[in-house]
Amino acid sequence: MNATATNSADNYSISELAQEFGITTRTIRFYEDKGLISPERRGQTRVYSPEDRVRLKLILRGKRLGFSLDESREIIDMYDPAHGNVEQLNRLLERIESKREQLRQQQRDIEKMLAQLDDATARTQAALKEHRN
Amino acid sequence: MNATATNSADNYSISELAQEFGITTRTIRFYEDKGLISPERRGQTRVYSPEDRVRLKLILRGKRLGFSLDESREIIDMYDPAHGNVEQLNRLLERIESKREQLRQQQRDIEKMLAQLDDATARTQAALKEHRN
DNA sequence: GTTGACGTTTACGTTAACGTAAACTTCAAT
DNA sequence: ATTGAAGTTTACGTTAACGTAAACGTCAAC
Repeated sequence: MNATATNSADNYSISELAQEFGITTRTIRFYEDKGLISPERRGQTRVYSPEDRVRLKLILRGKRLGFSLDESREIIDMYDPAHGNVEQLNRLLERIESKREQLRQQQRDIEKMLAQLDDATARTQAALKEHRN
Repeated sequence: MNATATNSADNYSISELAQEFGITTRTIRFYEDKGLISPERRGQTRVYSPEDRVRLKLILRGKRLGFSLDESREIIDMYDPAHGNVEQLNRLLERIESKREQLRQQQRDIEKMLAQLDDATARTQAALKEHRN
């Protein structure tokens, strides 16, 4: 046990992340292949930083919302406006607003679907009461 | 022009629905193939009722939320508790509640992502102000 | 009577997002 | 020295959700 350990403390192995998020290592490597994560390497081995972990979290959040990996990448990249020139920044603002609109549409869709499920519950319970005869 | 027209008034052709919802006829036929819609036939030709149209609407709503066609079919079928026996009805109630939970998770995901987009907007606008020097 | 516009079936092609398997390395432990 | 757990690359396989194209029927319009 050295004072300056080889692992910089708050790093993760690929299997640690896989287990934490309930996915396979294959999936994580696939995301790297698609350019969504870029972990460091200790020799051959991948070493994931807390930032990498956050990116993974964002990808999975996107997945739960039905986003493609390309869409998730886009959204993640929006958080970093290092993309210099003014025109690009303005287009970025538009794309952000567009995504916001899409999310608001999803909110409306969820509301309607939840109402539909309330209906379904009521109908099913009614059918159950029917059965008590 | 006969008084009792061949088309029962409020029915739709496949291309009408396709245009209304911005999808292709191929897509609609595909949904039928997967058992999501079952339009009537006037000879060979498909004739869609208002109920068919509603089902289509629900499918597309599911799509916007990232649901697979199988999931959408499940949700749609939840609305009709014709599935007799008590045990099945109880399992149905569980599946409904499960879906509700999933939708609530999506709501949380959307909230976080919207907050993230607010951040992104602020950062981008800051980057733009930087550019005015 | 042929030309469109619209419909049909059948079938092969395509893309995304991984799964699965093979073949290999590294390293700590027995 | 070998085993076992975890890592790696390479590559072929799979499923969902359509796209695309071919080949054909139908019917009102010119």
